[in-house]
This record gives sequence, structure tokens and C-alpha cells, in this order.
Amino acid sequence: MPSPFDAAVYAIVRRIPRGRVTTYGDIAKALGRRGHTARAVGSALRRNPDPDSPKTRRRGGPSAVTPCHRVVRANGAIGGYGGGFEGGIARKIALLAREDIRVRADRVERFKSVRWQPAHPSTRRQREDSL
DNA sequence: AACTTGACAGCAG
DNA sequence: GCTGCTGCCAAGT
Repeated sequence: MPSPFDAAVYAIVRRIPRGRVTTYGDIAKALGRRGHTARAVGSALRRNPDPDSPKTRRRGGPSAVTPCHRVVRANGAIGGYGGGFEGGIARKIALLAREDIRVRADRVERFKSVRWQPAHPSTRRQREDSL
């Protein structure tokens, strides 16, 4: 059973549209936390119970999984994936490529334009998706 | 209960 | 661009 914190993180990750990415820090902000929280977000994703693997992927269902590969670093760097085992990052890159997001020299190309930001708690407006 | 570690961020040099 | 430091955290030892 994921902790409330983890569950909150997953809930946000599941809202990331296909073909877009967000950052650990953006998620932390959306949770109304600051400081070291971005690290905690990474820790939560590391425990992701439902990654976008062939086994867990649902056909047709939009975000039935927790697409943690769509979470990268604030500076556009790819970030981590899986326990950090060799090949984990490669999988993340492959999953992103499948959504037309290219990674070059450890950086997401056109990062600014594919970046998606969840709504900040103090902001009631929900038109976050078009940004 | 203290201390360490981690899929991080922002700001200063 | 980069490197180094500190930061309203959460889990694991």
C-alpha cells in the first residue's frame, strides 16, 4: 500500500499527458512542498507500483499506469529510472522516444515546449494542460 | 531517536 | 554552460 505521499505523487504523474514531461520539482510544488521534497518525489517514483511495462500497460486506457518515464529533471536532464540498474535509463529513453520525445546528450530536446506543469495548490485554475 | 541516503532544485560563484 | 552548497522531505539503518 503506497503511503499518502506516494499516492499523491502517483496521482499527479498519471495526469501527465502523453508526449509531455514534467519535473520532480514541479510535482513537489504541486504538493505544496519545497526544499528537499523533489528528492522525496524521486524516492516515491522509485517505488512505483505500476510502471509502464508491457505487462502493466492497458490497451485503450489513457493513463491506467503511472508513467514515471515522463518525469525528468528541472534542467532537462533525463534523471533516473528503475533502481538505477544499467539499462534502466535506456528504457526510459525508449519509452519517451515512443512518444516523440527525443533525448540528446542526456537532455530532453525542446524541453521547454514539451514541459507540462501540474496546477499549484494555491491556484484553483485547472487549465494546466494547454501550457 | 539520530543519522544517512536519494530517480532533486535553486542560487551563488 | 559548469560546479558546489544548502534546502519547510521521506525512507531506510
